[in-house]
Amino acid sequence: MARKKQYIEEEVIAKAMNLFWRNGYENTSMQMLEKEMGINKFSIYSSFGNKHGVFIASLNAYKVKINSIFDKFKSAKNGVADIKQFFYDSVAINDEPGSQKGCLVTSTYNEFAVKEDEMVKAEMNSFMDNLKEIIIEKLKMDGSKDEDTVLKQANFLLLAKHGLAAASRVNTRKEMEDYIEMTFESI
Amino acid sequence: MARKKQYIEEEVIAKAMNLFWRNGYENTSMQMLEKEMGINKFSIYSSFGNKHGVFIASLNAYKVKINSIFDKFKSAKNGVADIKQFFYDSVAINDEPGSQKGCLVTSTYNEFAVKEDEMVKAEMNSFMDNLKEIIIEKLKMDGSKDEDTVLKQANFLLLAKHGLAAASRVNTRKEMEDYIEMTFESI
DNA sequence: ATTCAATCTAAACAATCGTTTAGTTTTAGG
DNA sequence: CCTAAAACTAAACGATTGTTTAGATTGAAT
Repeated sequence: MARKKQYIEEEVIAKAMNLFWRNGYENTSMQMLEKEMGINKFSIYSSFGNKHGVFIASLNAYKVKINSIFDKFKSAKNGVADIKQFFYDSVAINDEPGSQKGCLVTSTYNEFAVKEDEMVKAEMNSFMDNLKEIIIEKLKMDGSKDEDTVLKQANFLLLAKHGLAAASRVNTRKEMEDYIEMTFESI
Repeated sequence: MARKKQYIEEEVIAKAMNLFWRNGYENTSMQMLEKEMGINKFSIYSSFGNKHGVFIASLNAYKVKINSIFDKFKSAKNGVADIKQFFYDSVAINDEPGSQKGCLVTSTYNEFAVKEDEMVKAEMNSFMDNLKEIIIEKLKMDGSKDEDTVLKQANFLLLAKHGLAAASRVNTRKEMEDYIEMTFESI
């Protein structure tokens, strides 16, 4: 009936994701996206609607990317040790070839904190809430902890994870790992 | 000989600082600065050169603003307790009237991590290095700690402070304080 | 082979970015 | 009071933002 697309949406979104991951939303322009994705603006708009659509698709691609770590974390059964392993896995991503520094979710969470974009905010909040629930679940595996302690420790770890992701943009792997070790000394 | 300035540079920079503190560098436009500072673009440029100049002046104003906390921290003589107090003082700033969320230095550190602006980067690095030295000094007051432990703990605390500042944009005061308490349990 | 809708290229859109400039108003010194 | 230099207003600058559109090209179905 008509011409075929000369690109695969998953492939070009993976490249867009890397750009957003490195530069954030506002500091990534359509011109940069055009160059990095390797397709024309028209194609970007016909596939994803607008810049915001490209970003949402990139966030989803990022979630898929980190899904293996997340699944491993969810299905683990050792309690606190699983959380620690999750932290290690999270910083290890940054050293994979082609990876950017930091965490797209955390960066987005920070960048959109002062914006009025309920869609992105809701997405980030659900992600954080989900992570918190898993952490609570693992903490409870140790038994012998009262509810207050569990919640306090969960908040602590969630914030530590947040800080770890933010700092991983500028700190070294070694510093990250030292940080993780000391974080879990108080759990 | 000529007309007098109808504004005080310190006053308008204080307003610019609040804007950068809230929105970051790129997400603050000259138009926003014009409105917030209450003076014309011409006046902004004649006083501070360009947008970058306004930002540098804002960073300096921020340093002055947090100087009282910093001086108190430097001159304290109790060791680890001083660091903890410094953390508490740092989060307390955010609840002062007219204050913005988070920390301008940390936000700037993160935003400029992927930029090529050696001037701002050098300024941020010197700030962080300075903070680290003070932390090391306080840690050594306790005596009985070997050099390696001190450095490891200093890195941990610096990263914790970084994370605390990043998270304070989206977390509550209570969560911050719980986090501080647990952070110092492992020191 | 012809048709026609989908995909491409490339140019242009209005709006905004940071910056400059021309022209008016103010004000202290001679 | 007049002069001249500094500070003001407001408009415009070229470049870039995100977005749209006109026209050429492609390719499966008739």
